[in-house]
Amino acid sequence: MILVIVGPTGVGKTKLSIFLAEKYNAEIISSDSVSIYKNVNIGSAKPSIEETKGIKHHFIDRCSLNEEYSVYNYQTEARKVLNELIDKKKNVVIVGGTGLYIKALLYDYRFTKKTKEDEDFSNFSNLEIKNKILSLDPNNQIHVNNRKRMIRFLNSYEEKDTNNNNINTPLYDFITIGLTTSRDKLYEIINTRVDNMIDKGLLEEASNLFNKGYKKLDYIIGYKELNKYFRKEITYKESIEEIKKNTRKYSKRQYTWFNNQMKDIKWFDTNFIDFNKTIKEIEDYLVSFNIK
RNA sequence: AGAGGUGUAGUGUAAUGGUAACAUUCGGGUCUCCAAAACCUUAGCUGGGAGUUCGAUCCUCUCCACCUCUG
Repeated sequence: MILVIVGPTGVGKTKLSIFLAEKYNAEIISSDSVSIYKNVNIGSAKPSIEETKGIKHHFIDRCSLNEEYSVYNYQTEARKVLNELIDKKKNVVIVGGTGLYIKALLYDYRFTKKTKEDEDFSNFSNLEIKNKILSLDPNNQIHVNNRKRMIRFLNSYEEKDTNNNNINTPLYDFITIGLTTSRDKLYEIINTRVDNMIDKGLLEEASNLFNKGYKKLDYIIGYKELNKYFRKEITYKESIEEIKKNTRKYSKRQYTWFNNQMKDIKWFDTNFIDFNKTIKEIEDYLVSFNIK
């Protein structure tokens, strides 16, 4: 049995996944592009050792912050782990907020294999790059301003898999559960969660990592804003507000992804006062699939 | 209470006696490897009233709100 748990940040996915993994004697595969890195513990809201209740968690602390790790690596490794667990007839709970990682793992999503060095486009304007693309692919839809995507396209064009039209075809049998809540409630939770992270020592954690100079941190919410504070670009208070704001925006994008890129999600409202009620609803739902 | 100043989008700021702008927030969206990323996009404003004027956000008066100083 493969159970997939999705939803925006802060709704209680981790808690639910551990409960269900314990109940169904499953191992957990995390689909989170940040907690896959070591040392970003508080800011990525990783479960503590006590919280994991001894359940095997894959892809948490998988690599170090100076390693390059992409969705392609994740897809390769996570499928391997997943296949092994299936062979062992082990139940699996896949949980995470990174939609692309989940989709790449479970659907027929194909990435191109790198065979040559990346070309340098720094001397080209966005429009010039776009025109290059159009000469190869007249119907290309990548927006002119999306330089990163355009360059990525050109650097992978030759190896492109032309049969890659199956990104919505699932490769496994799985049940997808979404946890959600009202927008207002979610924003409230995000705001207090950031404050809690600070209480738990996020500032110190971020400061230690900042001093080691990991570039990756400038891409991670909670660290990139504090880095700006450490560089004296903004005040401490401003950095906290930015963390909250960026987390809210992130959660919004997660909704967009899960609503539009993944089908067949059964959504449940999180009951924050009595989480057991949420769990009960989900258990009842799973019974309808003969999962007990 | 008196004197002065300021009122433009949720916020921060432009501009003009003739179609009110930029950033940002909010909302919506895109997605084949930095995805907690990158990018796109809808909407929204001249404090209220009166006057001058063909036409006022701009000039005048008044009310209201806020700020500073004096008491």
